[in-house]
Order: sequence, then C-alpha cells, then structure tokens
Amino acid sequence: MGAFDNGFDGEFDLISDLENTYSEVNTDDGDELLEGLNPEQKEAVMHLDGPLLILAGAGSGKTRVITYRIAYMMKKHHVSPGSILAITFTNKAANEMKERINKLVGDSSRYIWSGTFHSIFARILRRHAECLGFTSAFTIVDTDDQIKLIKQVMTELDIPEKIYKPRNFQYEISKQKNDMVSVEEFERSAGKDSYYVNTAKVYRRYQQRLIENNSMDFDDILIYMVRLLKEDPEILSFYQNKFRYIMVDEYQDTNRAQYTAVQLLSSSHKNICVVGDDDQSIYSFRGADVRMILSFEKDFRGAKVVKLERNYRSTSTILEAANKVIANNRSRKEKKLRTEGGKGDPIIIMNSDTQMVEAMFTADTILKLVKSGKCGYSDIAVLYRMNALSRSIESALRERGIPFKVYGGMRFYDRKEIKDVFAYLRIIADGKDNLAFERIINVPKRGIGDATVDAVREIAMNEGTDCLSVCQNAFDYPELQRAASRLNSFYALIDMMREELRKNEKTFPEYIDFVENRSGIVDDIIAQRESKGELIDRVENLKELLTEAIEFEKARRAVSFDKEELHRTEADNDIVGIEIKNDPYLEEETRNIDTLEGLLNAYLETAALYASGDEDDGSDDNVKLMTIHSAKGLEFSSVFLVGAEEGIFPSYKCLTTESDLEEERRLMYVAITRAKKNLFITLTRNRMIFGQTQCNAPSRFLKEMPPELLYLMGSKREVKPPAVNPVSPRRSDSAKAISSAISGAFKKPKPPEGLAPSELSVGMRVVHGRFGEGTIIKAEQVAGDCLVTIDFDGMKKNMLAKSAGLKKA
DNA sequence: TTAGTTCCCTATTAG
DNA sequence: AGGGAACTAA
Repeated sequence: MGAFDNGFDGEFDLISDLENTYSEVNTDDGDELLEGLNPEQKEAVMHLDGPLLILAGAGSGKTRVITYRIAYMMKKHHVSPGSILAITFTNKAANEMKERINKLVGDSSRYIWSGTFHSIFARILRRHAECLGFTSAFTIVDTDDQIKLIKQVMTELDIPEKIYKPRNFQYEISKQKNDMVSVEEFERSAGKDSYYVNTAKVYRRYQQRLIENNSMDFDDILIYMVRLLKEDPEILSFYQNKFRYIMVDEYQDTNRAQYTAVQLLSSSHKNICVVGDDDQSIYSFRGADVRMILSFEKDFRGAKVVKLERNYRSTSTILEAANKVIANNRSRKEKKLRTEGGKGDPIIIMNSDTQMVEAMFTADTILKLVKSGKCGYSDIAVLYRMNALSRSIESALRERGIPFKVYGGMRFYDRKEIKDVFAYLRIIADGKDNLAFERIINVPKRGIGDATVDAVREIAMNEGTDCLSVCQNAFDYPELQRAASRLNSFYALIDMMREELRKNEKTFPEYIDFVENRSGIVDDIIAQRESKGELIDRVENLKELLTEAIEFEKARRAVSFDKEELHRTEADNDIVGIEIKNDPYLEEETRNIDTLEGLLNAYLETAALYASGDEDDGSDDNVKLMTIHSAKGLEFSSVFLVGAEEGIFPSYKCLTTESDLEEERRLMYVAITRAKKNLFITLTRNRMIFGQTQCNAPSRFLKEMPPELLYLMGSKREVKPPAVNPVSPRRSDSAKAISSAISGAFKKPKPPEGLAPSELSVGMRVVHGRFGEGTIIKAEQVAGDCLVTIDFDGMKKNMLAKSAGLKKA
C-alpha cells in the first residue's frame, strides 16, 4: 500500500473495497473460471505446459474441464486461439465445445482449430496435397466406393469373389492402414499363405487405383498426414509452431496412426493434453487401441496425471449398476466412480413379448414422462446397439405424434440418390473422377451397360486419360461405335452442366436443383416409385439435400462476412486481454467462395466427412434416437436402452472372444452412464430382425446388475441369461405370423398435411407445428416443393413446405 | 448388349 | 428385408 503513504489518511477501507470490486469486475484474468470446479478439475484446468493425462470417468465433468482449460489458457496465459488444436471424436462434439468456449471468451474462439482427426487432417492435407502427389481437390471415398474399387481390382487380378469376399479385403486393408503397415511391408510379411498373398495383391492394386483417381479413403487421411509430417521437416515445424497447445478428447479410441500424428505434432513442445477413460473404449473395430491411453505416461515422460472420479451426472442407483457391470471386465484399470447424487428411481426393466410392445412401452413412457413435467422431449434418448432396431421405435413415436430425430443410421450421404447427385457434382467439378463416372454413367438408364463401361475404362487406362474424355471422343474409337452417340451425349450433358456452373447465375441450391433435374434423377425416381411403389420417399431426400445446400451457402457467406468485421472482433478481444493480432498463424479458410464453382468445390470437400444431421441446433425439442456408439459423450435425463438381448447386445458377432465381450460390456457401461435420472432397459422375447423372428434370451449384462437396483416389469419370467453358451436363434413361425400381422398395422407413415407449396408466398403468416407462428420472408419453388425461409419471432428457419406441414395463421 | 426379373445370400458399431 | 448376382427376354 505504498501508494497511500504520501499524506493521505482516512478512507482506506473504502479504497481497498473499491479496489477489490474493481479488480473482480475488470481484471477478468481467467481466475474467475476456476470457481465452482473441484480440486482435481482445477488442477487440470490450470496445467499449461507439458504433457497432461486426464483420466475422466463417465459424467465427471470432462467437457467442462476441456472447455474451461481452453478458456483459461486464452484468458490467463494469453494463448492465441489460433495455436490451439482441439481434436474431438465427432464433429458434433467439436461444435458443442466451440459454442461453450464462445460463451466464456467470446468470438475469438472461432480461431481454434477443432474437429475430428479426419476433418482436421483433411483440411491440412488439402493445402499440401501437391507434396504427396495429389491435387487439393482430392476426393474422399467411403466404404461403399472402397468395396466397388476392390471388386474391380479383384476381377483385374482374377481373384474369385466366390472364395474371397471383397468386404474381408476391405477390412484387412483398413486394419493394416490403421497399424500403418505399408503395402511393401505387408507384402513382405504375407508369407506363403494364399489369403495374405491375395490380400497383398489387392492392397497394392487398390492403393494404386486410389492414387490414379486422386482419392483417399478414410484411413489414408491419417496415413498421409503422418507421411507429410515425417517427410517434410518444414511442414512439420510449421504445424508444431502453429499448434502449440494440443488437446485430444476420447483418447482411448485413438489408433496407431492417429497417435503417431499427435506425437509428431507435439514432439517439439510436448504441450499435449489427452482426455479419456479406458472403460469407455468402444472403437477397437476400427483400430482403436486402449493401450495408447494406458501407456501415455511412458510415451510422454513426466506427464502429469489427473483423475476425475467424481460423477456429477447420475443417481447413485444408475452409477452403482454401471460400476457393477464394468467390474466384470478383467483387463482394466481398477477404479470406481463416486457420486454424491441421491438414490433416485430404480432402473426399470421391461420384458415384453414382441418388439411392438417394446416400442409402445417406450413411446407411452416417454409421453408420461413429458406429461408429468419431469422432462422435455429433448432430455430423452432411445439408445440401441444396432441401427436396425430404430424402425419399430420410430413408428411407435410417430403414431403418438412424439417429435423425434434419428441420428446416424443410414447416413444421409450414404443414400443412393444422394450419392448419385454427388457423383454428378463430382464429375462436374473434376472430369478425372472415374469413380464418380462409373457410378452415374448409366444413372438414370441411358443404354450404356457393363460391357460398354468396361470398354471405356480399358481405353482410358491404355491412353492414360479419364473416362469422361473418352466419352467426349467416343467416335474416335471403333470398339465403341455402338454406344458412341450415347457416350457422347453423356459428355454433352456434363459439359452443359459445367457451362451453367461457369455462368455463375444461380444460387448454390438452385444449381443443385438444376443438376438433380437435368440429370434425370428426379424423373427416374418418380417413375420408379410409380412402378414399384417404393416405401421411402427418395425425392424427399433430394429436397433435403437442397436444404443442406441453403445452410451451407449461408454458413459460407457468414464466414466471409465475419472477415470484414474482423477489426471489431479484435478490439473486443483486447478487452479480455487475448492478443490475437500478433499471431502469424492466425488464419481462416481463404477459399474463394464468391463463385458458384468455388462453393461447389468447398461443398464437395466437406461433405464426405460430415454426416448430415450431425449438428443439432439445440432448439428442437425432440427425442433423440441413436446407437450407443454415437451417444458417447452425451447425457440425457432419461434413457431408454432397447434390445437388451443376447445376440443383439451383446452382439452375436462378439460372443466368441473374451476381448470382444469386454468391449460389449464397456458399451453397456457407456449406455448406462448416459442417464442422469431414469434408465429404462427393454427387451423382448420375439424379435423380428433380418427378416426373421428370433427368440433371444435376456442380455447377460442384466444379470450383472444388482437386483435390488432393478424393477422388473412385463414378463413374470425372471431376467436370467443362459447358463452356458448362448442358444442360437430359433425360428418361431407362429410368432412370426403374429408380429408380421401387427407390423402391417404399424406401417403407415402419415405425411403431415398442410398448405400446398404453390399456396405459399412471401409475407404470408403461417403456423408451424413446433415453432409456432411466423412470417415467410423468402419462398422459392423447387422440385415440386417450396423452399421457404420463415421468421419465427426473430428466429429464422429454412424448411421445405411439404414436410414442414405449414398451416395458415 | 442391355434391361428386367428372379433368386439367393447375408446381415454391428463409424469417420 | 434388401442388395447383388445370375438368368432371360428383347
């Protein structure tokens, strides 16, 4: 208090009081972030430099720790957001994290690099694609494309599909890539075993074909990233300097290649923080290796370890059940989660006769929960082991008018019609994309069959050109004469679409609509539907793609708008003391998105890695349906776990080896610990699956839960798994008859009634089922429907009129 | 050679 | 139940 020692006397109390208040309000140096954290969480948040391992049990406030740690780094230590790399397991998790950080530190959180391994690495690879012999527009092939390529390769190599299954090769190749075994290494280790010899042949040829097509599979993204870092010291040191602080969430699900990349990136500064829980390792099927997290302390000398073992999420009942189940696993680090939460309700087990009853129970109970005011729809999740189980639940929910959203499942981008449109877009963007060519050369049917395609491919290979160019010059090749004019007009079609793209007159969704129509896909689908009476509405999916395109264009434009506003953001940031101006690595994507062409390229680049519907704007009050795998990291007030039967969960595929079974048990652990207050587990004696009714015993995991925590409903029969080996599924004809009779009554998806698309116009007041009343501010007739933008009290939403079921206000 | 039909076979989890 | 291969008709 030396400043006061020059003649003043008196109001010291007042001054020091002011001083305190003032500093609390204005210093804002990050310490306020520590309030409300427990000692271990605090320890983790405050750790800045050097390796850090956070062993975070389920519900222990992991996400909170991660977000607070990042915010603390920025506020307290003035770490530039541009030098933070945060790797999450899903894109959804990345978005959520960003949002939460944004609340803590403001807009500058946008500069944090966050996303999945795949999306972040793909982004980096696009910049340096040339170093690896690719162009920056390389395509990412999905599992479907992989299988197609492998089949082609197999015919080339005369490997009979009767004996070897393409799927097996795909699996094997993926496995090798995850372990970073190159073609050469694999060939050397293959020995004389004909299976491995053939796998090696396929591997080599497959890889070659990918390169020829300027494409990578999902595993390649990781492999090439590692190669890039290893082979180019300049690039390595650039990213080492850029990403001075690295965080990896769900570290227990990391594979060898991912581990190596992280290792390389952090090797110069060792500022690496990983978060995980060995009990929640559920991705070994795609190369995840729990040993990565178990050996972290060895890999990174002097690593600090923080254990978060206090559960803030669940009732003690739920937690106790989870603990008891997981305790049956032999290979794990001994630990136990504690909670101060109350006992809560017992876990309700519902054993029913058919899956219809199971679904009705689920739907009715959801209705009861919501009506009683216990929770809203969005606090409820229905989880299952297999996507196939969602069907019956969906119909029951639909019947009762319960709003819901299905996550994952048949991924949006995996649907045939969507992939077809994408193939058109891909070949428009890049004529060398032979995979896209082969996909749509005869979609819709235009009289070009396998034989012609084979001939075209042959010519293209011999001439060292691409298939589309062969079409352009089809008349030059005598062997193509029969189909020459058809091939040529296909080229003309694509050329016309390119011309339209270059004109740059349409908006992005308009252009997609143009491609959907001109390609003939829309008409083809309508014709098919009329002739075969298809169940799913594929046209609806195509329209959904248009909605996506609107969102995409909007988001992109928003980014470029933000850039103009940058100076203001910087000023804002100075207030909280985050210096971003001087960070040479601070950057945002600078792709040209002012033209239609630029937008298309940007769209194609991101689409493959984003499962549509991944992002959830949170405003929708609906029940969430998803697999247990995709529920990882999420929590819900009430959870319904359906299909708790032997053969389903644990999956029949995982019954043979102990390690597979332990992974299933970890899955069960994850499922249970998603619930905060109420957990319902349902099972049914007769389940119709894969077109057959099977009769399964209750899941063995149920027996591992303490009976006093359970409340059994439905069947009088005890919940008791088989004594020894699981009984193989039996067919039951009477049950089959009954369930199919009921399922007939169940199948009636009712499209919402509402205003016809043509009746809508700008300025009109309409009512939406969930958002209430709003004004149409934009209306665009598209593909027999109307794309409308509606302003609901300031909240703007894009939707398609037909599926939205709008009514006149 | 292509398109339409039938028949057969095979089924997790995901970026 | 659904997709793909094999078969058949044009």
